Amino acid sequence: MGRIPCCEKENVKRGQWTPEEDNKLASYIAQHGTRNWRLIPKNAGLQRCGKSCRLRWTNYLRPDLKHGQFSDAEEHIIVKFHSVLGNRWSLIAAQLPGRTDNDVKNYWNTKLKKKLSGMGIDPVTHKPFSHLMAEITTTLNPPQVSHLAEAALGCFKDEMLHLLTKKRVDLNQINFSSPNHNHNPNNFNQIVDNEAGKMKLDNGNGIMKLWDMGNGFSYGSSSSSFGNDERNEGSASPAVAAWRGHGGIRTSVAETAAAEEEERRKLKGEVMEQEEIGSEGGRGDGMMMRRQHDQHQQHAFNVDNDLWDLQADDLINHMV
DNA sequence: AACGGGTGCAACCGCGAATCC
DNA sequence: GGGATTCGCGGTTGCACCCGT
Repeated sequence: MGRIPCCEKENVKRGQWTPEEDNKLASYIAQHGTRNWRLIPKNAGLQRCGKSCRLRWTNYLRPDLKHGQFSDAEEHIIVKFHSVLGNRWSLIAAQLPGRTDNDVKNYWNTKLKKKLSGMGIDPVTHKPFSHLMAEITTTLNPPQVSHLAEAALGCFKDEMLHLLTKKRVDLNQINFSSPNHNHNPNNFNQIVDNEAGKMKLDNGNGIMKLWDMGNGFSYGSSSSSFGNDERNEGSASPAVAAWRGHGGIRTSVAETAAAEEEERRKLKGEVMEQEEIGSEGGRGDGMMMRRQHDQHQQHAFNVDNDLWDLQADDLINHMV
């Protein structure tokens, strides 16, 4: 027995909603609420299936929705929570008043994923690519590692060339095809440190913060904006800087991974606990969110590049 | 002006969970 | 308890718009 379709496919309109349809749906829901989506289109005089009506309402028509651009703060929260929760868009969206899971998902897929990749950070694991390379070397045979390392270095080569050109480093001194460089991913760290002008983006503690390359949290914002290299003249390419800041400075990759894993477990536990407790607050107050966010913003991507140091207070909405 | 590729967003699809009866 | 129905979620698709050529 196959799955029963949510509605008859015939006599059901699909595609873009017209303003008239929006009006009909919105006014019907204002009067009768959202109980029984299957009956809503029929009663509201719409040639749509219930599911389509539900999506239109939840993703677009709901009066509490925000429709503008994502702010830096919202972007920050998405990255933070995605690093812990993965693609659980509804949970992430619950932390952003007025945003839907669809909004968050679209924003991640069209913008944030690329941003992180551009920073040399794997958007799936939130680890630097160099970090992943190091992990790979511990699990693969040397010939496999060799091929992978070569491929990865190819990917980074453009970024490196750009960086080195800016700092007027003699490119001839770097042989990307040298076995000394491309067979050990840790050497990529070394290449950057040794050849790229020793650009330690120091925050005063000797360690650069991933998100602190400007005034406060700033990747993607007007103050730093990686992706616009013109605004980063005189410093390391943000991609490399972020990548180095995130993982390259730790003395041991394994140590970093262990610490991150521990933090990740901690936060995940907190989040899951809240999910179990259930929703009490619904969508939170925007001002409150902003205030709490500001309090923690400086810690969210911390000195030691701990992406996972979310505190329980960061959860402005209990997970439903 | 026409075309093509890239991008962003709305909408759809299918599955599993939750709820109803 | 179990089948039917509804709902929610994440992945994917389609399309309008923009921009460079």
